[in-house]
Amino acid sequence: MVRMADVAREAGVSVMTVSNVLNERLPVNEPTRARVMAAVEALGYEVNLTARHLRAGRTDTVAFIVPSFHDYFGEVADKIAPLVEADGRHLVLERTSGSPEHEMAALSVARLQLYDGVLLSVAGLDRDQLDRVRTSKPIVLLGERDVPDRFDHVRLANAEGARLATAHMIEHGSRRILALGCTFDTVHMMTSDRRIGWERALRDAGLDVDARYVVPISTYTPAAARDALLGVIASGLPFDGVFAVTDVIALGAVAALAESGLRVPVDVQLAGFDNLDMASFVPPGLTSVDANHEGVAETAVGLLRRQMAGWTGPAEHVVSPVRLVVRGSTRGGA
Amino acid sequence: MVRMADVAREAGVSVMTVSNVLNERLPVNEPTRARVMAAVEALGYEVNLTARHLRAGRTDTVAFIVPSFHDYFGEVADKIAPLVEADGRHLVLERTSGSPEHEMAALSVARLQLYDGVLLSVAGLDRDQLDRVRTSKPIVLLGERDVPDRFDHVRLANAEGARLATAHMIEHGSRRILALGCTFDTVHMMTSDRRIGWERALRDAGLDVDARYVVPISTYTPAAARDALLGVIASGLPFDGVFAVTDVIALGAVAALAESGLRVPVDVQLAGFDNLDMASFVPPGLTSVDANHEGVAETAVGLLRRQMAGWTGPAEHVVSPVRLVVRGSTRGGA
DNA sequence: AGGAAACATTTTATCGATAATATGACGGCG
DNA sequence: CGCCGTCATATTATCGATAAAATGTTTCCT
Repeated sequence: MVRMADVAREAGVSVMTVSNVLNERLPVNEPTRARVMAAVEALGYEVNLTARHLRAGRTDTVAFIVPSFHDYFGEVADKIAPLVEADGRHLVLERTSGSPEHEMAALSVARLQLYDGVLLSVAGLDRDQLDRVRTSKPIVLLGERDVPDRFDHVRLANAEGARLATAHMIEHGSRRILALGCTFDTVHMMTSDRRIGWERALRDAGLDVDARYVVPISTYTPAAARDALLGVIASGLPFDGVFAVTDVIALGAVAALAESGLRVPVDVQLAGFDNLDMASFVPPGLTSVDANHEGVAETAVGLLRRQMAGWTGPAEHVVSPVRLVVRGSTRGGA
Repeated sequence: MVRMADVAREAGVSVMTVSNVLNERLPVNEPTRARVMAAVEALGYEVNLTARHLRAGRTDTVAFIVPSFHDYFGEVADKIAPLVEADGRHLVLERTSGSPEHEMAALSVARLQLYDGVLLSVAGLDRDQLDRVRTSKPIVLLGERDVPDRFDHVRLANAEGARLATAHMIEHGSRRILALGCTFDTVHMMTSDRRIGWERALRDAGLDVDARYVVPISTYTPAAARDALLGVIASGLPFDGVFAVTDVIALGAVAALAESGLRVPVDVQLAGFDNLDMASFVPPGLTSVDANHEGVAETAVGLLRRQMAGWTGPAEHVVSPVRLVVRGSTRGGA
């Protein structure tokens, strides 16, 4: 391992001069600078980031902590990365599996030290647990759960998105619309907020809200969604529309409908949420609530940047607006 | 910031005793141990991982460096994470955008210091560039490019997978099969290796290899794939099968075929590569070459683990076997 | 009872950098 | 010609932990 001291010896200067050359902190005379650079080249020296971090208290790294690496979070992470890199910092992803323990561990003093700032996609922690986190590290929370006021937070207009999607299907003739993957939870979370929007659309149209049309699923995978919807079909419960709580769930629904010989959108209209990349490509094109990943990424990184720059004003709670992207899976589409 | 020294003072012992209690390195008498633990609790002490890293030379962290966070790499990362965590280490993901510069930077001395080991999914670097990397850090390379012998490397049986998929479509009646997203590159890379398998299947069946049936695409996105295939259709080039170089490409193909009124698998059979989660759910079910993500993850982590344990024997070059998963997009399927 | 072995705890040195301060050389000015 | 300010570089202290060696205490055996 080549250390700064080795470079200093080779160049016949002190360690601080090497440091000053490399970090451009104090000015260094050109001939000296050149000698140092030559020594750096000759020895192939590179700074020890750990030592720098320990001394300087800065890592130039931001962490994005997600429940899982794929689908939604992978897409958002790809939007966040360039924004973080634009400030000359690195982005790393860590995974929690969505478990409260892992999320809490990620927010532990020990782990937070490793980063200049943290973006956390909250899936498992509730408001009370988050309130126990005491830290002055820049942190921005993302996700649909309730969080303490003192944290910057970015969430989506869940109910409004669900309402838009459901109202759109009603407008085009659906009368019995499933809320696939939704729940009746009372705390704020994605699955219940979106159910509320679904209810609102039904009520606005003067339709009944029937609890049997809220179909929970065991895990948030297409496979579980497919099974759940096949169960509904087998039960004989009549329906002519499906609002899927996410596009991943909608993908399972697409499969179940296709297997059952139900035509989309003729027999059943289908809409999802998130507008993942795949939504445009799964035939006949998946109508979906666009959550504006890019905008969410910009907002979240902006808030984090503000904190890292030393801002200490009140936290902000942003609700990112949504819009409906109509495609072939509903009758308003092409 | 609470330091070990604060805990030591609180407990009336030396710093080393605190360290010994927390790391269980040297034995500590029970009463002392209890006092230390009480002080740790009282002050809410947590170790400074950076200081530990600097001194102990170990981070307990493994990095998986990928071209992008979504689709294939997200899915593989989710398989790798539990394996790394099983050894008590953390996994972090970093992104290179597939550019050689970023990949080289990730392999720089400075960045490698941050991890106990690195899994790198090579997309941009060629053999010569990789050969310039000089390090003793545990590194395992993944991906379909050629790499220097001295690196552990896991790749897929690309040609064989493509051959299986193509042969399967031939067996079920296709005679003019596009190689969508393939290339005629001469160096080993995914797009050319898979083209070779496609060619082999055609030759084995006594069919012509027509260069017009190899359709390159500008970027590896479904959108570009869709456009490319629409272009082929517009050109009037007759075809009755599509081998898509990846499932992501196949998804674009599905969209293009649906838009053009071509029925899958009646008019055109379609097969992809990677067997992503979505493959089972995109109607009519996507026939795909299963690359055994789980197995690749296990092999790669196994090799890395071996290196981290001190192994210095010759590097291993594993070609992970593949198998064809037949679904509704080809005529052998359900 | 004397001495060595066994054990618990502390001391010292170090990982590799950077912030803050000190030193020394040189030029300008009265 | 001598004093002082300016600029370049060097010294010192420190970030927070751990490895290795040193110290001190107890135990046990003959």
